[in-house]
Order: sequence, then structure tokens, then C-alpha cells
Amino acid sequence: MSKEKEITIYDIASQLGLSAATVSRALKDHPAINKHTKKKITDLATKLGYRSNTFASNLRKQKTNTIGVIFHELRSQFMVAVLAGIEKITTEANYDLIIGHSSETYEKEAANARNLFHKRVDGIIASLAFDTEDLNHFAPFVQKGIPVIFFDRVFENSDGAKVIINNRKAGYEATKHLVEQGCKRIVHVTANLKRNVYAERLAGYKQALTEAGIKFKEKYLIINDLTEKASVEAAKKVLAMSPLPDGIFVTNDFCAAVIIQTLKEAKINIPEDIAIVGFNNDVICKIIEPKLTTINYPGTEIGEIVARSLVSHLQGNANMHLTNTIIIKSELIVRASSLRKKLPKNTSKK
Amino acid sequence: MSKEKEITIYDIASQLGLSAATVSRALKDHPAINKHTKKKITDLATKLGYRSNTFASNLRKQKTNTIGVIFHELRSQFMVAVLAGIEKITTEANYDLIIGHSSETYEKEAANARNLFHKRVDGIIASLAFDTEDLNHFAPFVQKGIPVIFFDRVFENSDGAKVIINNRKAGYEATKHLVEQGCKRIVHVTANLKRNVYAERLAGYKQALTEAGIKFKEKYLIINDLTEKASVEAAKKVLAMSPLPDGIFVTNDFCAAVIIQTLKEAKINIPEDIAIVGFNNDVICKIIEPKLTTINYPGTEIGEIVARSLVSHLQGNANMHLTNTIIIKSELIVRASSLRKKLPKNTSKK
DNA sequence: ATGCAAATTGCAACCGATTGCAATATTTTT
DNA sequence: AAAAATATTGCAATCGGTTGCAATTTGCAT
Repeated sequence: MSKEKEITIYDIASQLGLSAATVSRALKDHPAINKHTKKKITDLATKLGYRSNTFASNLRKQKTNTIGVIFHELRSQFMVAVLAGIEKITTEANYDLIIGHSSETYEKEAANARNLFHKRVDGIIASLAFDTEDLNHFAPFVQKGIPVIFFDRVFENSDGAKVIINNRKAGYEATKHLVEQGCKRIVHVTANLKRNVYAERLAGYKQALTEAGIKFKEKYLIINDLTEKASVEAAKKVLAMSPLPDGIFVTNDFCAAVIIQTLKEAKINIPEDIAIVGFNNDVICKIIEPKLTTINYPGTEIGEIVARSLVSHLQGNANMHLTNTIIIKSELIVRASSLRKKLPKNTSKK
Repeated sequence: MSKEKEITIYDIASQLGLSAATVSRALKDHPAINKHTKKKITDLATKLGYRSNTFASNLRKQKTNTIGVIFHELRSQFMVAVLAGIEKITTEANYDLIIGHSSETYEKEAANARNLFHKRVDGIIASLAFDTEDLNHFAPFVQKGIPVIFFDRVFENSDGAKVIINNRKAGYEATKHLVEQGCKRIVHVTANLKRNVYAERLAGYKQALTEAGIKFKEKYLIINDLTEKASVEAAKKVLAMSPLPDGIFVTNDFCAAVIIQTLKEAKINIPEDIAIVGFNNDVICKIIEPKLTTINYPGTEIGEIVARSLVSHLQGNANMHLTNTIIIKSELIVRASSLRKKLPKNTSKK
């Protein structure tokens, strides 16, 4: 209630008979300032409860110390993990975060980009929405020299910086695992193929099939939006197939979990009748019965790495644009939902 | 790359032969400015790609247009839902959000508070960590007249503004439901009783027992931190009890799900041997087998309501401190995990 | 045409921190 | 002890928008 006056460097300066310039330098530990003076200043500053005015500072420095984050969706374990990783690094480096989410639409993604542009963020971290087809909405940043770094959902052929996993390899390993478990009719449930992650996983799926001498069939490819409703429908499609498929590689754990539910309700045995592999290693994998084999997609690490490259780029310690693409390791985690024979020894268990 | 010069109101002013003051007023639609002049100014502004400098503005206005959010944990459906609700409202009202999470420790919560204080947020939305015992770290805000509003985890007897559900009633209904299903030995798994939500739910649990003529037993009260590990241990404790309990009211869905898993592995039938009720209505409720009876705790609505009261307080449209406490409706959702008889007609199904 | 109220616009002083360069103080060197 | 070198500190402009008050213009009645 009592609106006490804010302490400024001028207050400190006058109380100590110094200039504001000296106080400013002392508070940021400038080498030119005498140690003794510095101590007097910092002591008085803490005593008076001084807090630096970010706006004055930003205004003068023409920097915001803020990083913008554009997510396609926040309600997933993976994304929250990424966010936690980003937050850890940016907090350490003293950057603020402004977070926007696109709810998977291009329109909102572009609106978020505009907003962040107006807020003058120093840099952008983004993962694309389902239906984003170009990067024009990021052009203003590029023009102004504001760094943009993508992760997970990216345009592989764009020349922006990006952090991804080898989705093709992950898809390949997931599918190969199903083949090794004896599956012959393997369905692949995935999302919009415009997105690299899904296109690549599909490519890996096809490669594994080809290597196993199994012909890819269009009817075994189910594309949806990974919602609960769509997942139930996907399961029903599978149930309607004849002969029944014996394996499903789903590109998302939640969707896989719902499919397992639906199949179980239809009295399908998992993994005996149909073996299932998911993607992401969400907690849900260990809740669902049987526990879900999946690809571990290390969100926190990805977040940390993305943030770290951006921050060190901003601080001039490294040029993000040189190390254009960073590929993070992912791995297959075998659990009960796909396990028909004994565990192959080249995969991890957890 | 090309660092084009930023357009300022001075550029617009000089190109139009006007003063910066007029441009400033025109851009914020000040009534004193001639309509015709206004149009010329806004037109040129958009043509030049003018973007207002928030720092200069904030510096002058001594406001940040930023709201700070302190969460105890982000990795839960409920919290993300709350966040989504908050974001919706604050974005509409053109406020930025700075989000910090305490990972359930007082220390980090206080650090976040300090940080937000230094960032000079206009207001604070917070939910307390497990081990927070006082609100001293929020005192600086109160002193400066910065509004703080709590939700979910609050101090009930503090005089700050808060948005909560009737946890006692929810706990009562959950327990009563178990009683109605014929349970006699009902375990309650919950977390730190310092937190109102848990203390109140426990009170409701006790009340329902008393009404049913069942004596409360200390050994049926299990307090943990709701992690996966702790949940497994809780389940083991239950399994070690003799006679075996026939009902469990768990204060968190995830924890309940893990307990169900663990009990199932021990060949306990649910709900026949032990009926279980959770809390929150996370998606996990519908994934777990059997599906989990729970209390619906409407996160998005809570977020919206919290944010709305704060925003309208900040805008002077309402005084948050008058409507001190807002209580949101919650409800029991009955699913298979607790259903032994037919559905009582006074509860909803979903 | 003159006077006065109302409508527009401009002046200038903020807001608080930063920083190149100049000025002063302190040490070191000769 | 004077000169030179180094260490400290201060001056003053700058970042861009806001706002109380004054100045100017316009509109309208007399």
C-alpha cells in the first residue's frame, strides 16, 4: 500500500558523495572502480534495498535480455521437459522467457512471432505447428539479425539453426524391433507428414520394412492429429483390418496408450496379438498396461542444448549459425508392450 | 544481419512536421488528437514498421505490464491447465508472463519471488511449495502495494486473495463414495499436511468416516511426496497391512495410478479387493486400467479466474482484496476403479 | 469583425542506467 | 621533488516515450 520511493543509483550516489556513473560501474563490478569504493556502494545498495531498473538499463543498452519461446503445444510431458531444460539454462544466464504456444495452428504461431517481435526479444526458440508451411513469419527476426533456433519440429532444409534427434534412425529402430519380434503386418500411426519428425520416422519405418523384405502398404499408414478421439479411431481402423495387423508403431506415447486401451477393450492381447511401440518415453509408458516400449526422446537435454546454443550465441561466445544442426541421441526402450521373445541385447532396458 | 535503424516516434514526428508528443498521443488513440492527424500518423507508423519501445514506455510509466507466476510444479496436467487459463486472460489483457517454478522447495520459491520482485512485475500469481511455512518472501510485494493472489496451495487464514476449491468437501465426497461402495478400511494417501489442500481433504476424509461410524486410524494415513517412488512405497505399505484395506483415497491421480499398478502386480483386484479414488481428473485417469474415479479439479477455469481477478484489480476495475476468497466448484467423477455397486444417482459420470 | 470557448498541438522535463572521454587523484619512476 | 604512468572518478549525452501545462489554432456566437 505504502508506495515507498524506489532507490536509484542517484540516491546511492548522493548519499555517498559520488557520481551515478561510479555507482553504476561499481554495481556491475567494473574493474576501474576502487575495491573500497565498490564495497561501500554495494553495502549501501543492499542496505537500502536497491533494485536495478531493467527498463532504464534495457533502454540504454538496446537489449531486452529476453528470449521468446514458441511451442506448438504445452500439454505434453516432452514439451514441459524441454521447457524445464530451457528455463534452467536461461535462468542461469539471466535471461527472461516469454512463452507462447500455437496450439498447432500456423495462424497462432505467426501471431506469437509478431508479438515476440514487438517485445524485442533477443532471440527465439521455436518448434513448428502442424500446419506451418513456410518460415516467413520469422523473416523479420532474420532481417534484424535476431537469432532463431528450432528444435523438434523444424524444416530440415532451411538454413536456420536447429536441434533434433535422428528421427529416421529412431523410426527405423522402432520398426526393426517389431520385425525382430516377429511382426509382419506393421501399422504406422503418425501425424502430419509436413513435419520433418513424422516424415523422417516414416522413412525409417519404410527402410526397416524394406530391409526385412516386407513391402510397404499404404493402408497400413494411418495419419491423424494424435488427439484422444483420433487415437480411438485409429485403433478402430486397425481392428477393421483383415488380416489383423500384428504390430503398430505409433509416433506418440499418448496416442499409443489410447490405442492399447481401445484394442484391449476389443479383447486383443498385447503384445501377443499386436505388439506396440510408442514414441517419447512419457510417464504414461509406465502406467499403461502392458508397459509401453518407446523411443526415449530426452526433452530436458534438448531444451538445455537449444538454450545453451542460443545463449552463447547471444553472448558472442559461439556462432550458432556455424554449428547449424545439432543431433541429440535417442534410444529404443523395450518394455512389455512389444516383447514377445527375449530382450535383444543391443537395446537398453529401463 | 543488417541492423536497420529502429523507427521511433521522433522519426514519424519529423517526417510529418509534428511533435513527438502528438505522435505518442496519436498512437495510443488519445482523444485530444485530431482524427485526420491521427490517421496520417498511424498510417506512416505502419508503413515504416514502427514498433513501440516497451522499455522507454515502462521506464516512464513506472509499470511493467508483466505478471509473475510462481508454480510449485509444472509437470502436471493440472498445473499446465491452470497456466493455459492464466495465459488466455493475460494475453487478452496484454500482459506478459514470467513463470518460475519452485520444484516444491521453499528456497526456490523465495528465490523466484525475489527475482520477480527485481523484475518489477505488476502482480503475482502463486501456488505454494510443499514446505513453505510463511509468506515472508511475499512481504516486499505487499509493502510496495503489488497485488499477490494465491490459488490451490494457499494459507487459508492469511488475508491475501485466493482462489481455491472446497477441498474439505471434495475429500468428504471422495471418502463418502468409498463408504457407499461398501469400504470399511479406507486408507488415505496424501502429502504434506502443512498445505491447506491436503489438510482439508484429510478433514473431509475424517468427517465422512465419522458420519459412517468408522473410527479414524492413524495407520491408515500415509503421507508422502507423490513421486513415483513414494507411490510404489505407499502401495507396499498398504499391501503389508493386515487385514488388507478395502479402499484408498489418494490425493493425486498420478500417485493413484502408480498405486493401482503396484497393487495389480501383487494380484490385488481393483475395485473388488480395494476400491480407489484419485484427485484432479488428469488424462491418466482414462488410461489406467481400471479407469480412475477422481475429483474433477478444473484447472483452466481456475487459471482464468485467478488471472481475471488480478487483471481487473490492476486495471482498477475491481478490488481483489474485497472479494478475498473465490471458491470454484469441483465434483466427483465415478469410474471403474471404485465402482462396486451401481452408480449412486447424485454423482456425475463422464 | 471581435471575443471567447473548445479543440489541437507543442514544450520540456522527466523516467534511471550506461558509457566514451575528460578530469582528477594516486603511485611509481627518475 | 618533479615528471610520468596508472588508477579512479565524474561529466554529460543518450536511449524513446509520456504527460502537465502552455501555446496556438479553430469554431462559433455576438
